[in-house]
Amino acid sequence: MSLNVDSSQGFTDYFQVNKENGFLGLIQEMEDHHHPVMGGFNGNNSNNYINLSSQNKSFGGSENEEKLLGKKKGSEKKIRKPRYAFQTRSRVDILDDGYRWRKYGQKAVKNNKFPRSYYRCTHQGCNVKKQVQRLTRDEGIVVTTYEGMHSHPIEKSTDNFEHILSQMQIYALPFN
DNA sequence: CGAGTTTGACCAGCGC
DNA sequence: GCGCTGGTCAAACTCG
Repeated sequence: MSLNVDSSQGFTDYFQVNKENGFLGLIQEMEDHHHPVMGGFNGNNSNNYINLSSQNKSFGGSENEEKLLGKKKGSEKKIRKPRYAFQTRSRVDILDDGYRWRKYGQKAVKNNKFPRSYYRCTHQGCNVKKQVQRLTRDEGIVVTTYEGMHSHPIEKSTDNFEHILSQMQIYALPFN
């Protein structure tokens, strides 16, 4: 999708419900236990709630993004980057946040009839990832989970979206 | 032709 | 050790 002034309409489409309760929550994933990020959602997602799990040892902003998963870095333990999940009420799966993403995978997840999609930021050197998943319980809700931080400016000029995004960052920042 | 998507295979971690 | 599950890779494919 594109975010020109013209198409900013589709955009408000994403967020219009925000005024009410479109923005349903933000969580930081717990990671010591293999804790599925969605786990907390299924049970208790009533409307406006913000569920924050705390955790986090080092935040690998851009450093060990390399390959924590693979067998890289002999000395490196297994440091998982924290992930930030947004629940958004939207009919569209792909919330365009101004960055350009390349899809690199899609998996069916257990207890969920909708697949989860995996995206990576296409900006060179930026390894930010996100996954997008719709909840079975309430298919009006889309959960977007971000992993890592962008080390580059936004790639689209999205006048008023930038504003919205900056507001989202207000929520996200305290957990960095 | 390049950038992005699709999709099955592969791999690693975890619980049993 | 085995099987399940989530996450990633990569070749083939699509689309502008």
